[in-house]
Amino acid sequence: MEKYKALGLKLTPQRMAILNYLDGNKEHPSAETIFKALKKRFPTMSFATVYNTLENLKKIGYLVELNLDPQKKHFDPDTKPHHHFICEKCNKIFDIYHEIPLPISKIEEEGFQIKKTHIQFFGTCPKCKKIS
Amino acid sequence: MEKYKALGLKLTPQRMAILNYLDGNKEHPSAETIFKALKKRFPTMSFATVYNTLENLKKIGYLVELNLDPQKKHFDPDTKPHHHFICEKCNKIFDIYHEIPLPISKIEEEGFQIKKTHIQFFGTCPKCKKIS
DNA sequence: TTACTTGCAAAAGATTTGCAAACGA
DNA sequence: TCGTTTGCAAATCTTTTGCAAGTAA
Repeated sequence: MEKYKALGLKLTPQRMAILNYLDGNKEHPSAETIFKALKKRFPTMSFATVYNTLENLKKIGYLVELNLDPQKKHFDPDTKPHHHFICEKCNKIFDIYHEIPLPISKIEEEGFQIKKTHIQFFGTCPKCKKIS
Repeated sequence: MEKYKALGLKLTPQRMAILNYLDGNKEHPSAETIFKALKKRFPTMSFATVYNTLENLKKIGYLVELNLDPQKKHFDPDTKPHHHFICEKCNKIFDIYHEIPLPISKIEEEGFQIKKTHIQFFGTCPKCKKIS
């Protein structure tokens, strides 16, 4: 909230609702999911506001945009570096918190400057594995 | 080509043009890039055919769909496992061929079944690093 | 010949934008 | 009050789809 104000951004009920919805959320929701969830309590809430707010939150580093699903963007309020597992059966996204050593220096020797790394694991999640 | 026929798919001039365009291509083109490049030689080529063909090529394992750019899909005819570096300045996609050991077994112990992994590196490419 | 493909245009789905009215500071 | 934000609708962009006409085998 303070970060928001520090940027000269106003703290509106809609923004607080979105912040609340995302706080501690491990579901990696899409804009649509967020919109639908909040539409109930804020019947006039519009997509524009959701996208606008998500964009602002991304800018101030409050959330990360995930590019795991070719269909739509997902959002993750957990900004600590971690990786993701995408279940090809149920399409759910899971957090992978293992610290995984990567040969950054080897790649940087080739002239690349690495700011961020992200590992995508694809496969079947524990629940779907049991069912099949 | 044989794979195409083996699937009961016809080898049309459009499909051959797309196969030719992709063969050895390291540019990770998008559907639009492919379409525009081929439109010159095949003025009647349509987006539908490009998407249709890319979908077929994906199914027979001739190419891989890359999900690196939130704006659009990119396609990679190199189906050997490798990773990618995305330059945040010029947005070009580079191949990273290092074999990188990942703690698959640790994650699988948690019940996940991993079929594929892909590492995304974000940062500045050698060329853009020099300029800035 | 015949089933698969193409090309067109329209549709669909996600995201963005313009702008007047509403509102937080 | 004043500048930012909201909500609506329209616009945009990528990708998909329906279907009649065309074509590889």
